[in-house]
Amino acid sequence: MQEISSRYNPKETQDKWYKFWEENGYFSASSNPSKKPFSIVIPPPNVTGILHMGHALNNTIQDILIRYHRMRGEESLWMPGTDHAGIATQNVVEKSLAKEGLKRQDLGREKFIERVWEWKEEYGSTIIQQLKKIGASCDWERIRFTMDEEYSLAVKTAFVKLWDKGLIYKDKRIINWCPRCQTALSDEEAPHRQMQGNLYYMRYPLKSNPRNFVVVATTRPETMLGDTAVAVNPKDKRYKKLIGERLILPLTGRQIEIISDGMVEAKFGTGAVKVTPAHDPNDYILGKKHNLEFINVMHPDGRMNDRAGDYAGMDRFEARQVILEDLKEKGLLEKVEPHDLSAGHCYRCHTVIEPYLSRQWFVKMAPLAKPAISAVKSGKIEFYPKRWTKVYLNWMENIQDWCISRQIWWGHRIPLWYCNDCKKLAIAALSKPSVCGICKSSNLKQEEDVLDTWFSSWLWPFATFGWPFSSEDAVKNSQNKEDLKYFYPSSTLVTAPEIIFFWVARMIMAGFEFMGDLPFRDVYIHGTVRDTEGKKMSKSLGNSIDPVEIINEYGADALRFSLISITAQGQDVFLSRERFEQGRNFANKIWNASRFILMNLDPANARGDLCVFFKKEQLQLVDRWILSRFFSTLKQIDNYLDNYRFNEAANSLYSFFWREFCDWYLELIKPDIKNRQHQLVMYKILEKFLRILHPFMPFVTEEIWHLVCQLSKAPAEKSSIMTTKLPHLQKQIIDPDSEEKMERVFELISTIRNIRSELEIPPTQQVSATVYTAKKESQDLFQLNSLHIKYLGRLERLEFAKSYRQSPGKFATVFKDMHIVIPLEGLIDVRRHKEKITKKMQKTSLEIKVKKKMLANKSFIQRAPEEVVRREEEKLKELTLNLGKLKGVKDGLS
RNA sequence: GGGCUCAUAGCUCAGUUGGUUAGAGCGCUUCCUUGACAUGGAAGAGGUCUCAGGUUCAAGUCCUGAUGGGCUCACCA
Repeated sequence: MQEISSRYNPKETQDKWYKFWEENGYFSASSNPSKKPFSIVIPPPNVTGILHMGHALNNTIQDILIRYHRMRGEESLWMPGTDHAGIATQNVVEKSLAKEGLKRQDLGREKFIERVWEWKEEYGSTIIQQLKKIGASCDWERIRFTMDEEYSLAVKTAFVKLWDKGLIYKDKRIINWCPRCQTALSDEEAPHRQMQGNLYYMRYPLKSNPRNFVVVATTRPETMLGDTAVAVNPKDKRYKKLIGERLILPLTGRQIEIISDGMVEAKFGTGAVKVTPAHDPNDYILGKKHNLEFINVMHPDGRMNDRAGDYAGMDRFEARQVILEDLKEKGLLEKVEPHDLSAGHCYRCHTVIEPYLSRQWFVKMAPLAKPAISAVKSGKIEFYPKRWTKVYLNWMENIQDWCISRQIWWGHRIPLWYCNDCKKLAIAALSKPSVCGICKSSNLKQEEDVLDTWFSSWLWPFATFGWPFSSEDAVKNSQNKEDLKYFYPSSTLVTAPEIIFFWVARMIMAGFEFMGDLPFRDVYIHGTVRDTEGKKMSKSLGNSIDPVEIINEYGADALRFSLISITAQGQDVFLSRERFEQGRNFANKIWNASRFILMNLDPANARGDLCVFFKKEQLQLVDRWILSRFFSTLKQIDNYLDNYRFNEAANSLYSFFWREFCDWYLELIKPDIKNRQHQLVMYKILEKFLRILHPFMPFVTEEIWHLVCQLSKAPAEKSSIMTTKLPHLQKQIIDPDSEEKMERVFELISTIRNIRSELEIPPTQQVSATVYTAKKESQDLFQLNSLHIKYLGRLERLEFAKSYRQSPGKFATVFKDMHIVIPLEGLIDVRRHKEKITKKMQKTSLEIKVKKKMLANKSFIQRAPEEVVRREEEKLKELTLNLGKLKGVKDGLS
């Protein structure tokens, strides 16, 4: 037999097996009516993406589900792809251009887009390669990109359909504007963040009496240049008389009016608020309501414009400082107070958002939200953990119209055409119309803006299948249609909480709108990966652990297993490097246990059907026990995975294999390892365990699978563990009686080991022991298993007797209803031993007291289930017996 | 301000519907290199389950409140 290393070396196996799987087409899936479908669409990572722990967790979960269902015999499709990530990608490419001293405008739109494509070709597959490293079994032949030609058609189609329904409109309003990226953003793309700022109290002189003024408080003094009113609450007595009066706006000399509106909070600041309708969403509302002028004082890049007078050309924050100085100089700055505020930040470049008045395209969301709300309310779509349902519904029920136009170049250009001649109409069409519908002019121009990236991602669950099937290839179309019909709706969506609004909610809306059906049934939201201090792992914080590094150092299986074993119920995951040792050690343990089995297994014994072989009483207790434990575990795994309880599944696999199979079973059978029964059982357990573990640790299981098959010469299984089925759950083998009995044997062994340890008996020294028990059943059990007890307890003799009689000089202890006596004349520290016994007696007495009290309670007897009462009674009996025995032992010592 | 979430061993966390002795990994102590594995084995120490009430025969688990973290949404300038 070939030498097998005593250490599992993941580096030697990972790439080899991944290639093997891919080349054999084990990942591919297509509609197959004879099987049940199972499908997942990957949350497409950005093309600019580099694998981080969040991806590793997200994709490990998906891979476990996919591999598990695949091995359950379901036609399992994991649809992969990447997202063109408009702003993010454009930013990356602009940065690389900047190194050449170029701006995108220097290249022009077309050339720039070409550059982005080039960039994508060169770097865009980095994350895909990394996904392969963690073992992701996606159907790579289907890989999609949200800017693919086919996919673009889906985007345009969706737009035109919404347009035709009247759900798309243009409006001039305050939107979130990123002055750095110079584009509009949706509300979701401009998350609010707490900031330390100031509240500046500024004096606005009254026109009627410039020595008097109204003081307004603001966090953004620079916007004062665009003020067109000051508003107060109509009920505010301080200002009642001043309503309708005019103020002189400092630094500009412009006159503005004092208006009143219920929106103004009298309690905040001074109760008088400056109104800047072009630079604040609330002020915008006031402006509309009171017919105020809208003065935009900023350029799109955040510099002040000509309307800002002397401050024109300054950056908004620079202008703030200068304005404050000027006001101060004029005695118009009353005071400055520290004030915490929250402001929107660009989710791509983190620049402070400017609420900015501009004309943008919007989607009316209320009609789309309707079916998406009821699908979740009715339970057709379920969130795991449940609590996200509320988050989702809350957002959905208060949904705002979606700003979908972006002033960037990289993305799906909005499929709208304007007539340069009559300028009357915008036409939405999949391709350029030949003439204007009104004036018949052919002088048409396409909208410059592109669509929000998420306007393409929300179509992902069906657009990836080729929807709307307008390809010229009829065969391809019909295959696509069939696949979509078969795999849609997908089974489970696995994603992170921060993406619920961006993507999950919108996919649900798009699913109903364009497919007339939900896009997926279950949504599993996993936690955020954090460092041990609770900070979110991110490159910018420098606290991230690179998954690829972990794969190199510990192995992909270790990465997967360690991640999954701490992913409880969608709780956040706190990670430190050491955490991956657990996974590495586990892989190594499996490796060595397999090695041990291979070294000791006679291949002839590996053949045979367990079911046929297993006739109830034929097998020894140990074998019945381990088989029962295996199938109990298997049953649990099914249950755990069906409920997305990944950590519990991982942990029960771990403890079954390590604690029960290795520490107990293999140790127990060592002296009798050539026994035919043991041989078959240990082989079968290993072989079955590998299969159930495979979804979690695909590489090490595949590697061992081949070693095992080689030895057992089972040719049918020679191909790949991936193509096998999960072990069939044989419920009749689950045997609580064996489990309970074996448990008692273990307890006895542990007690003996404990005694040895207490007495500091060297492991090499054999001793003899006598177990006194009045119960015949117990005696039989231990007698039957005395070989095991002797072996693991390192006993040369094990004897049984009925009634215990103290004999000085022997060590005695009480275990359950028994005495265990080890003769060790002269070696016992009587005093210490006595102390131990006393301590034990105290504990027992206390327990007895509690139980007695409990059983004396009439309500307990009346109301608790009979079974519980009986159990307590028995327990009390045992404890009392125990106490008596302990006392006997103690007395015998003196 | 609303909502969600967490508080359990030295650390990081499990603990499904309330019911024997509250678990794991890491860390710690003692012992062991015995032919699967020291990335290992055996034994052990360590917890008033944040606090205060309540429901119940019975609460780590359910309810209310408090305290302290975290997340998220929101138009107090």
